[in-house]
Amino acid sequence: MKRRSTAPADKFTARVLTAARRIPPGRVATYGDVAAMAGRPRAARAVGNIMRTCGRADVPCHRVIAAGGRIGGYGGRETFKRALLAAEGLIVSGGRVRDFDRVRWPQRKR
DNA sequence: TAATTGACTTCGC
DNA sequence: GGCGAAGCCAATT
Repeated sequence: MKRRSTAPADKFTARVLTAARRIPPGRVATYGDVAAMAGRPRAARAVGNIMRTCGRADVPCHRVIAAGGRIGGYGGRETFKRALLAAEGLIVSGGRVRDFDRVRWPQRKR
């Protein structure tokens, strides 16, 4: 066994990508949620960076949005992201996802 | 290695 | 409802 106390960033990144991949079509998750799934509920910012650098088609980064159902960003192409979400069957209005609590994954109540 | 940046979140005014 | 500041984390330079 070896260092387990350290927080392997590589692992965290892999976890984030995996979590994003686990998002079923027609659903969306927030950066904070994905970060929480990866094991760092406060790494929402890091998740954003990871998504930006994900460079993987396996990861539907467009399904990951900001908190409150906001589109967040997409390399300056949030409009394109909105279109992708709409193609997933989601309804985006005013830069926010309609029925966000219904399409959110996982559905959790606060 | 250190410092800066950035697709975030939340509270306060 | 809009604006600002603080906190947290990873990637990049």
